[in-house]
Amino acid sequence: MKWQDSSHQTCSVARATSIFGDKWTLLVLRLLFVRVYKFSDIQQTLGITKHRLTDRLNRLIEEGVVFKHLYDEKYKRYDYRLTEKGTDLYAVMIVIGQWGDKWLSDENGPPVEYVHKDCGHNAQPALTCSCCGEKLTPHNLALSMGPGLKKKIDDGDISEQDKKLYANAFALKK
Amino acid sequence: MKWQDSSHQTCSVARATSIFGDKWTLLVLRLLFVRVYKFSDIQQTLGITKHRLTDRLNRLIEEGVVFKHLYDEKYKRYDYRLTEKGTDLYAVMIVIGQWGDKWLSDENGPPVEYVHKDCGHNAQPALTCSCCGEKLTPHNLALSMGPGLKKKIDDGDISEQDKKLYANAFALKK
DNA sequence: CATAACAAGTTCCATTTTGGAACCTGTGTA
DNA sequence: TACACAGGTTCCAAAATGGAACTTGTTATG
Repeated sequence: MKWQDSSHQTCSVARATSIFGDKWTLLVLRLLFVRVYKFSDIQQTLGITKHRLTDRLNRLIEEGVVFKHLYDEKYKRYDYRLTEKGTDLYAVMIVIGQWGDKWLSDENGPPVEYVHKDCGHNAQPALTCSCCGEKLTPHNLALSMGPGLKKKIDDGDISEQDKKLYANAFALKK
Repeated sequence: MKWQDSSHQTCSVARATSIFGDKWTLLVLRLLFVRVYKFSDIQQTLGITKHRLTDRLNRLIEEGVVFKHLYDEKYKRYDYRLTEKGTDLYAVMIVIGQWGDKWLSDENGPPVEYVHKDCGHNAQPALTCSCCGEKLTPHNLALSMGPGLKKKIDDGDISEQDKKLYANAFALKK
């Protein structure tokens, strides 16, 4: 079976990975976060071919994650910047980086550390409940049916397989 | 240039995406989080070919993210479970799912919602500072040099390009 | 005892995606 | 006029992927 168009997927993770679930896209986005905006800089930093980079950037533009930005009036040259949708991937970057820091660092420790400028402290970014501020784990966070899924079920617009899958996901205990 | 071996990358995001930065791996991991453990169930749910799935699961086992678990003594059958390293990808899943919920949902809204069992409320998982609990954004979180990078620089074990890149990343203001 | 069913793969080959190198285009500078 | 630079595009070979058929080990069924 072939890779599906994101809009046909029910699962948000599947939809999201259809945008950045490949070898390069997340790495490109990471560079945009650290202000490496220019085509040639991205290309050289990553060692990606021009062809591939053009491809990926165009996909990101199509998806509204990135936009072209005129950085040189005289030469009419454009670089690539994150839209609000793209900037909102910040948490994804941090969380992936953190996992890598923890589990993939060599004996010398992680390459970077995080500082929260407002409180001035070295911070471990953590996923917490917006309501009570407690740390979230697979054991204390549950999924429940959202309106998008409810609609699909009401309309019969969902496979038996997906139905079972979500029933399973919602039933998770402990 | 070809895809690099994770251990040769300085950046934790690059190391991490060398493990799950492809079409399928994150989707496989997501199923493991919702307790779809069996080879055949994963295969059918995702529509991935057996060949590919075998490949991905073996990679995940090699990387210590997943392990084989005997679920049927009689038939000597194994399924796949998350190790601690794999379970630690929970925040990654949630954050990606959340981004998809926000930006890729259709007009009917997100497929799922989140409930924090301890406080009983519908929760928006958020990335916060472990120290003061404030929400983290690209504007209030800074990167600083970690021991892994310091060692590499001291040893001269880093390219000029990476050096510039990190200098740039650390200099980010506002 | 033969046969079928099931889970978990493996093998083979055609298709698709990617990498690498060379070429193209528009603009300004020497 | 020639050259440099940024940002591509074109072309082809190499690598990754998909699809279908086959394999293996085990138990259930007639």
